[in-house]
Amino acid sequence: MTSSSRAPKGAKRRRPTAADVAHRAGVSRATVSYVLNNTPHQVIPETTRERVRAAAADLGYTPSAAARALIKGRSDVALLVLPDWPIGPTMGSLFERLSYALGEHGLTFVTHPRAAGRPLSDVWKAITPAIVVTFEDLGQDEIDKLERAGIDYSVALFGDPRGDGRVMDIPQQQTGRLQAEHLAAAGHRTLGYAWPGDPRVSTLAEQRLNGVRRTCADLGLAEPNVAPVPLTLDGVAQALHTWRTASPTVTAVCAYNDDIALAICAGAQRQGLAVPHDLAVIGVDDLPAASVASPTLTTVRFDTNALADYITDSIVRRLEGRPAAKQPTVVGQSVICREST
Amino acid sequence: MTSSSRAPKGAKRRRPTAADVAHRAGVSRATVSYVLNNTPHQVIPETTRERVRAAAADLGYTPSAAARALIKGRSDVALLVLPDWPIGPTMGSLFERLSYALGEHGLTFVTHPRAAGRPLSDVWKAITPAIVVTFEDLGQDEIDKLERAGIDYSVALFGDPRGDGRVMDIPQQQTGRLQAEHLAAAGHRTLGYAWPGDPRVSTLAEQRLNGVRRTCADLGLAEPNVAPVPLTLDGVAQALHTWRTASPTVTAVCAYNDDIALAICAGAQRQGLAVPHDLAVIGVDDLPAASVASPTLTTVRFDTNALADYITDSIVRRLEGRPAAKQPTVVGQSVICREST
DNA sequence: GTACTCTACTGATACGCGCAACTGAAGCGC
DNA sequence: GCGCTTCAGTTGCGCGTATCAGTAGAGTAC
Repeated sequence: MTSSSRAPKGAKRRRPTAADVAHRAGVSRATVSYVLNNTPHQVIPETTRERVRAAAADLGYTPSAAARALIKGRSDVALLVLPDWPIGPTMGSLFERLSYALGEHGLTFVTHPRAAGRPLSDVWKAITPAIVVTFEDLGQDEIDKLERAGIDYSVALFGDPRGDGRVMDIPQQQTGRLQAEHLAAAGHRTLGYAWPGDPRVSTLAEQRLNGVRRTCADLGLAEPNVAPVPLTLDGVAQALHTWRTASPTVTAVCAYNDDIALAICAGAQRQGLAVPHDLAVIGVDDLPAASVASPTLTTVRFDTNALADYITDSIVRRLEGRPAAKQPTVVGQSVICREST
Repeated sequence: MTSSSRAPKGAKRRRPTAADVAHRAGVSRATVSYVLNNTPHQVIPETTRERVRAAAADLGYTPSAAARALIKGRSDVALLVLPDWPIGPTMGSLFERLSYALGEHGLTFVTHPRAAGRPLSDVWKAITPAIVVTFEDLGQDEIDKLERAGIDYSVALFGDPRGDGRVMDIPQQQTGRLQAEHLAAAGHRTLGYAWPGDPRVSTLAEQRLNGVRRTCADLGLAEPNVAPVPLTLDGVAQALHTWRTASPTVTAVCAYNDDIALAICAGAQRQGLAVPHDLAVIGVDDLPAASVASPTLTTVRFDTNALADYITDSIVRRLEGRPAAKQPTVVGQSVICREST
């Protein structure tokens, strides 16, 4: 009579616990736990199981994540720490799929925009995730700190793979390679590379540029002519000037991303240059604006679903102690060919 | 002798607990708790406090969030459930500031991209946040479920304010108003409204459009000519046709956002129309591409910092049981005037 | 009838922490 | 010497769950 049934008016109705379910089903808390968790090697007849499940459903019982985390030492959360550079729609849909795919494995996916001046450790304190995923590789002592805090694994999405499965092998070089191959196939022999003005993304840009460089070397083209392109009218004009006055003249540009590619297209128009006739441009990301720009923008699109599934697989393998998956040869990305090339 | 001191080689080193700190400092666990939490009304001399703090630092002690959450019934996490529509850089920087500002109040901010087919409740189970923030208003029974799960408060960022502080008063009408006023000030008498093709954002679009409508009425202009603008070449061309053939002809367009505004500019150019001479265009968001497009795009920019601070204040007030803050008259947003108008 | 096994559970403990209640000693007024 | 207060802590409970170790009872073996 002390329990549930209907809390007295005014009093906060407590959420039901396993004990409430046990009481209602006429069994012990242990049995409830065994039934609801399908604990193996426990002999419990189906009738009892039914009774427990019914009681749980009646009460709207939901196990307390906090209590579970307390026992297990970690919660069922996968924490992605966002980088300080702006994330666009591509990342957005990657996260969406990650959320789904990790959910299928019983993990809850959350992201945390890292606030400047706050140590990363403050975040684990509040979440105790099963795994921490970052964009760039954490230093060894950060990883040590994580382990000391009881979080075993961390994974970086981008960075130089270290072979220990700690850094995911997402081939940004491949992105640059696709750009360069596409332009080379269209007959361009002298490529430019539009380097982002934002220094925060230079890690990524470096990798993509390397892909372009290698491809140029492989195909016998000249080194790509790298020019920084800040997102200002002047910045774009300068870069265009660099490419147009180079000798031999740059006839096609690989841009770090679509924002920069679009800026170059617009800048070219301003100077009376025709895209793609005077200058071909290829971006990365397939932003919404890319398909309706004038001219429409050729770009490299990531298969975010495939990417998310690959990342999920890696994460789950880590957590289960299985060896890292063999990297698929090409993590889905492809050239969307439009008017700008 | 059973405890700590140095785990045998091979064994996982357990993370230090308050008991370890207590042992090292030569006090009881309770004292450790009192010292580290600065619990008021506890008389503990500074020397002892120092000893405890030193021991904690030596061991690298970090309190277990799980245990704390278990006692308090909620964690110190503010959970933002992302909408299913794509989020852009504006939201990104809003989140960044939210993370910082909430952090100042001891809350950890995380976002969860909602995965289709998974009930929202699965997420609370795994996080037990102090507060759940959504973009659109949850239904009453979802809110009830939340409360039954022990989470007292939820807040929606956008939606019709209900006066109970449950829905934040972020004036999207104001956005439309600023757009319309800007165009009217430039002498335009017949406005168009570019309605987003994506139905998922219609709640927001509705509010912004209402702002435009009211402003037109206030200023004695005709009703805005609303045309849907899907992000395809055809879609844009159709909308332009609608506006150009209307009588009187539409001379300026308020777009739901910059993506659509840029698409309209590009589409106009394709048809040989001059922007802003034949058609003025104003967007919302100030995307990176807006400042370097051709022509550069006039747009409404949100002051994400001010917005984040307002949201933070509201959340903290809710959690502390203080009344909702008076809505600032204008939550920072302003027109960035460029070439397209 | 005893010894053993198997079924179907239950009891108790531990996880790490916060907090209420208690204690032992010192200080103080008279 | 007594009662009272303040100091400086400690003991112990409870949050909700997972899980190990146990156990009453039924069934079988001989």
